[in-house]
Amino acid sequence: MTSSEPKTKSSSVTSDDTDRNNRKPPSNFIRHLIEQDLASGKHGGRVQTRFPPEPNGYLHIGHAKSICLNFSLAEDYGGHCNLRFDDTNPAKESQEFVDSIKENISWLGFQWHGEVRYASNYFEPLYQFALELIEAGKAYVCSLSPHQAREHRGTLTEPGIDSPDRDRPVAENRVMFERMRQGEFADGEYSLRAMIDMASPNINMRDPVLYRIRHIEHHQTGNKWCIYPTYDYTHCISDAIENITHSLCTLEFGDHRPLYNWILQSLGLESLRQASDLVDSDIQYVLPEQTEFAKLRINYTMGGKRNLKDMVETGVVQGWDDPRMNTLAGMRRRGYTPESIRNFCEMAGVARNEGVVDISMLEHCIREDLDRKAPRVMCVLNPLKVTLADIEKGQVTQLEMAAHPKNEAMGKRSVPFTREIYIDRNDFEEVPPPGFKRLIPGGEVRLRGAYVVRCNEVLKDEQGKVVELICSVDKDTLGKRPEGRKVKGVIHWVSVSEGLPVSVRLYDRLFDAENPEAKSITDYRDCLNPSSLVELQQCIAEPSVANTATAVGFQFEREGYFCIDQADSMNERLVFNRTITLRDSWGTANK
RNA sequence: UGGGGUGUAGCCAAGUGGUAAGGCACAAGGUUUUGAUCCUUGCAUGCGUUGGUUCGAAUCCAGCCACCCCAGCCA
Repeated sequence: MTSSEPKTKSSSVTSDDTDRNNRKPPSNFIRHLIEQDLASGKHGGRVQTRFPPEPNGYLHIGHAKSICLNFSLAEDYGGHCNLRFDDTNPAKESQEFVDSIKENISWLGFQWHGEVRYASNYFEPLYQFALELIEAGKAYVCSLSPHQAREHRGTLTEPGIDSPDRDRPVAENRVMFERMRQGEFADGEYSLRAMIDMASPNINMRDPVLYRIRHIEHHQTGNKWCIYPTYDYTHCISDAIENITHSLCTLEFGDHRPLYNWILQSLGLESLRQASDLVDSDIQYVLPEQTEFAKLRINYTMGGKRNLKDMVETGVVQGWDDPRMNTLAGMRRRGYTPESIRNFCEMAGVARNEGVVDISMLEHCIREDLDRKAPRVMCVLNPLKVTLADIEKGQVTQLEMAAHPKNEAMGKRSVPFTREIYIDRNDFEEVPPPGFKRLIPGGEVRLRGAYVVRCNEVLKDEQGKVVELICSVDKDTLGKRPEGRKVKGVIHWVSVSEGLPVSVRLYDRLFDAENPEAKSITDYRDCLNPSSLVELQQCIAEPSVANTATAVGFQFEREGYFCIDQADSMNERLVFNRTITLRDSWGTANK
């Protein structure tokens, strides 16, 4: 995978940037909130956001929504967006994921503010703050095992009961917590808990665990620590340290907001300010506020990280970057452009309603972007040989064709025309259905960019399979209409001798079911689309594809948008991935 | 049956008391040497539901219904 820096955008996308700048982003409740806060001067007029992934997997399209939201908001309101790895659970995390996440964000075209942050950067201040909570009588070391703690927690409808260690004296808590850090205890033997309310109707407030013991190496801090802070404890303080103003997260964290606020208020504004990036500044220091929005869900896909991981590990797909995966790595390999994904996220919107976006919206976005950017080229997917009887053997004529029908700036290409060519088998029918306007016996069709031809003879093998067509050429139709008749059909073609043999992978949606993760489906494997990948080895492309290999993608005329698979394209043979088909009113009308 | 959320067209989504934006999808026309693109037109007498307040309600109030999330020392 080659990396693409956000700074070095190709010049061909300048018009997109203009479009982007001219387009007013759709209004949503978070923008309203920020505008209100800006108007009231709540955060000293600042907007500071952050994207806080846990490095425990690859980023997918759902993350893209959060990335676009956080980075765009910061940009639009003159603020900054940090990248912060929420790396508090080393058992599940790794450097591999850190690297891929950074790469994906850059590829999307976003630039985080300053250095990459890690929650693990704050382990020491986090520890000191825990000591403060202990001193304030707001946290205690608990000896309950995870199992016992669960029993003490109560249920959704019944209150929990206090830990026997809730009354442990402050001095003892301090010593015990220090001993936890020193590694004197085994995993799970003790934990540090906030002292809130075991009878709270909000289970997150029933003395949540702040620190747990894990004798395990961390990808950033090595073996320096054997106690690790939990998400709830870490996230709010990390936000406070980084002076985040608007801490955006998904809906399921709504129940955690009271805890987020409890921790920050318990520590106090001044104490947090002392640890924050703003400690030496006169900028007004204000506590961050959490706001929740609905996750992005798309039908015919799975969003769960667990399931994505499972697909990779059990070989359902060929890796995190399999072009059928809705990971950013997979979509990139499939041929999705950053602009199309960003536009999609904007189009789908931000709200608190848990909707499911139709995948056709995503498909629309990539078609729209590629229609503008992709040079046109011809490639025959299922070759059928055609001999043009009135063209001389061995003669090669270079026909000049536009690279793009509407954008002359994209230039021209030479397409060799010869006596023997290939057309697609689907473009010929002996017994055509009503409305068919391609080639039929005795009928005429336009060869795209070339002549009108007539099919005079159909050659078959012993099994009755059509193996070759003999056609005549109307030589007075190059660049002009035929005299006295109309020829409606236009088909694509490639020279037999000059064409380039290539492989083409036709990708389709991975699942047949609208929601592969629905409760009614016991195993997502039961609704896999058996033809999500069809590999064609016998395709023939016009030779110019070899010189244009740097293009974002190609349109194979009348077929769809394709990109070169960088991983599998050997020098002697190119492999193309189909990003998306063209819209096809003929195909859909005939189903 | 505790707590937290959400209900506007097939889907996403604006709307914040003055008479239902926009996009996707779909349908019908037009242009076209891609059955593509592009253009034009159509697509909610009604905003989960029942009442109430008001000259006026998707917007305010009350009740009801449906769906989602929470009992990790995961995030």
